Amino acid sequence: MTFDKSQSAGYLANHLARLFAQGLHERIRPLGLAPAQFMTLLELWAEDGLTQADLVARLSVEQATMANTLARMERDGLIRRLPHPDDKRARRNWLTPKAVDLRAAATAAAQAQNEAALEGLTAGERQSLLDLMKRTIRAMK
Amino acid sequence: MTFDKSQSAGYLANHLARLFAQGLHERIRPLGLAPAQFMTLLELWAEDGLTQADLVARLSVEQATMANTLARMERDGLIRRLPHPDDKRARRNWLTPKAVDLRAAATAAAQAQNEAALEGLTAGERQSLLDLMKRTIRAMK
DNA sequence: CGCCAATTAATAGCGTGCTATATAATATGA
DNA sequence: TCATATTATATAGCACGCTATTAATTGGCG
Repeated sequence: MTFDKSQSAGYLANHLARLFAQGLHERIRPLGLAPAQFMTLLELWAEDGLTQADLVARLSVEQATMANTLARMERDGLIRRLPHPDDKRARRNWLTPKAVDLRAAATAAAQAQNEAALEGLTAGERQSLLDLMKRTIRAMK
Repeated sequence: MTFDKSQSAGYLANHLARLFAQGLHERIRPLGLAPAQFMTLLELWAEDGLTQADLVARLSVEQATMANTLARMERDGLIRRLPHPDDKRARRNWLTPKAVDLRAAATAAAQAQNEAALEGLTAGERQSLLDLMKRTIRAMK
């Protein structure tokens, strides 16, 4: 019994993340959104016109991953990518009115998913989980 | 400020799982393994000759996901898929000697990754994290 | 027995993550 | 200024997760 997956933080984190992603995806699919798009919209709702490099830094995904996500978002009419006035290499990413309008429904869906996941935990336990996950993330970063 | 991603369990779980997967992948890549292959090997090391349906049940992934993972494992010489004697629909998945031999090195790599992730946590905190993740998984399952 | 439902697996199509590489533009420094 | 390094983005190729569909076989039941 060298390795018990039900006692492995990595295994549990993988399973946990898959269940969160599935649940969120189901909830936001009716809005025409997918999880990575929602994550990206969160940043653009907070500050519109960010570059790809800005988003990479804020969301801690690789540049190539973000490039693909932004391409899908443009395809789906969520953003427009306009040339950066000061840097011909860069493009700034701007929300479409459609994407602006999705904010309330999408954040409500995400909150509902978090609530469903944490329903059996006390407020203290929820905070513990968040804190322990943050510390574990920091250790690997 | 309707949604703070650093206080969202779903966002943190996603980030945590990506860092675990990256770290594990780096460690087992020299062995010719990828994370889902390792997860599948864990089950086959415990009990060889399982069917695809058995593995789907034990690892909580979709059937199509497992079908693809097993195809890659066969391609990479980790398993052979032989007809089930009692059921012409099914195939039993058998470890190759190569896969048997990888057990010690691969489980050591996974344990090292878990240790690196949890290094800043006390034993009690580690157990809390595991327990809270398990309860959250159960709530979504 | 013969039909129908359930089961096992494969495949198509897509989203999201990664590494590695290429290209263009910009910044730096001799 | 010019060569070089750095930066911003795109693309290729792959792993792995999902849903939806299909094909073959098996099991049950009238």
